[in-house]
Amino acid sequence: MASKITSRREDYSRWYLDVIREAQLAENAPVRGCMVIKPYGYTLWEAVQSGLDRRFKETGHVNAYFPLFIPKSFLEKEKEHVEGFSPELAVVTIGGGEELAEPLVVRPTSETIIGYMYSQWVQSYRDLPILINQWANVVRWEMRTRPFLRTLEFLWQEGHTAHATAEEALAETLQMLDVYADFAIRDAAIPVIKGRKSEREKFAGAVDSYTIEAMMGNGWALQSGTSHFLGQNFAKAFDIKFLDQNNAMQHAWTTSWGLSTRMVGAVIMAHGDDQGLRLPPVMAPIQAVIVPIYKKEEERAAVMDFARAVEAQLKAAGVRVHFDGREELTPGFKFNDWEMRGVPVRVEIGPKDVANNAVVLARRDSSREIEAAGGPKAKQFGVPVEGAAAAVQALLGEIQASLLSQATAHREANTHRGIASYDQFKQALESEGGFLRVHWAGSSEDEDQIKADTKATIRCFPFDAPEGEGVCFYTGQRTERIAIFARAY
RNA sequence: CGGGGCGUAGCGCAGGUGGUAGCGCGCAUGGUUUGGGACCAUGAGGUCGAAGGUUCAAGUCCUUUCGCCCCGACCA
Repeated sequence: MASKITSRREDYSRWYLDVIREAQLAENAPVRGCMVIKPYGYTLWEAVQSGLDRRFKETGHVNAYFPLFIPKSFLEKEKEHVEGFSPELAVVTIGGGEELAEPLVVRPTSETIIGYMYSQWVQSYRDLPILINQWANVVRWEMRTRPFLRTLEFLWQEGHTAHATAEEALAETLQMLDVYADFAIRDAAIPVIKGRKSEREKFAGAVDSYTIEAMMGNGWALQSGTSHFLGQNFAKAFDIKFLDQNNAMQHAWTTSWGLSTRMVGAVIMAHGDDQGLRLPPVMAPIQAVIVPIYKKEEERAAVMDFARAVEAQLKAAGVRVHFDGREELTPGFKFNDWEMRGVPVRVEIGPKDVANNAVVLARRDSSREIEAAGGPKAKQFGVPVEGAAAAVQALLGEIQASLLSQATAHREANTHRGIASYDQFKQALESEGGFLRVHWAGSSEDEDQIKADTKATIRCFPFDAPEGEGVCFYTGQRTERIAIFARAY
């Protein structure tokens, strides 16, 4: 019974690919760098969508849809934007067999076409703010791809707002960062650090970019969502102008913010273990799986009836439950199968349980080893059937909290502080990896040099920085600024 | 775009010196099994990535070509 999943220690990158395959989340498509998201993986994406969409609407946003094709000239109107995106554009030059008068780019992001439309929609301060989100696919012709983390085509949402004042646009930018962080922490159980991007890492065309950064199982960082304050850059490029209360013509202030299918990759890498996926109950497509167990044919009917009644009880209580009635597989196989696929709670029901009028509950976030080390009980035997749904719900809540605290503990254990020199920095990165939380007074060129030397980049300048003044490990200057460096996907 | 590797059954692979294609898993059927990845029997499944060439004969040798994977540079 050799594992079908490479251990994380042996090869993290292969582990990631193995988990995606074995959990049936996605497969490579015939086209390089593209993936097919399979139903189980897509259901996870739907959990991202519903978790975010609810929050967007609660904060006053509405959904709309803008086209896939953008006139090439649009991309060229904002200088930094075109420089940032032109190397990775897919361009359509032929349509219906005819050469096009103007090539169309497949959107890499929609600031330009939405900016164009906003310019037509905005005349007065009374037309603002515009608070629109769209769920869409985008294409960026990346050199190197990985399922969910970086694919040529990916799914995301992109919010685009326009405001009358800088203050309001900035407040919107930060509000949406909070929305992302709230989703990541409460739904995905991934602790994230909110912060501002460095000049080098910010979005092409933004004044400032803000990010939520998460730590993956191997200590690398993953930018999991970004919110951009675009200032008046795009408003000027696309002529989004309005008359204010004093009859003066003003350019609008815009924002954009996006979160993609990459979040599914974040869930895999933040929580997964050597057995496979571990899904946070809030997002799990299946929260509890029922595995009926019987030896003899005489036992079968009794076990099935009992198990179906438990299924009905869980369903009625609002638990997303799946009944694994596959006849051709043994219970042992099913246990492993559902563990690989990350189902938080397994309900085992056999003849002994029927006799006791009870069920067995197994939790995915524990194991015999973890239990032996003082962790939660991996399996609870003899849970009375009358209270099964309540017991499962309580367990789901515990698992949600436990995944978040495990991920937080992992991040803290792999965050290095008090680094005083570049040598120490390099040594910490080499031996331990993880986040390097340092005082930073360097320039963009210094950042480039560090990236060239170590592959580590500034993930963000965290908002929450209680350290106070200290000495920059690189320049030796005194500074209050804290930067988090890490290797990143 | 640089550096490696690989294209043979659904998947993973084997097929010295050329001789008409095989193994494991999976799949189908039947039977025995089922509380931590069951077993037996029978069976189905192949234009060997593509195109040219050498040869009586090519998975194997030669040429060309297409594609994919992994590691870098680039990026959400």
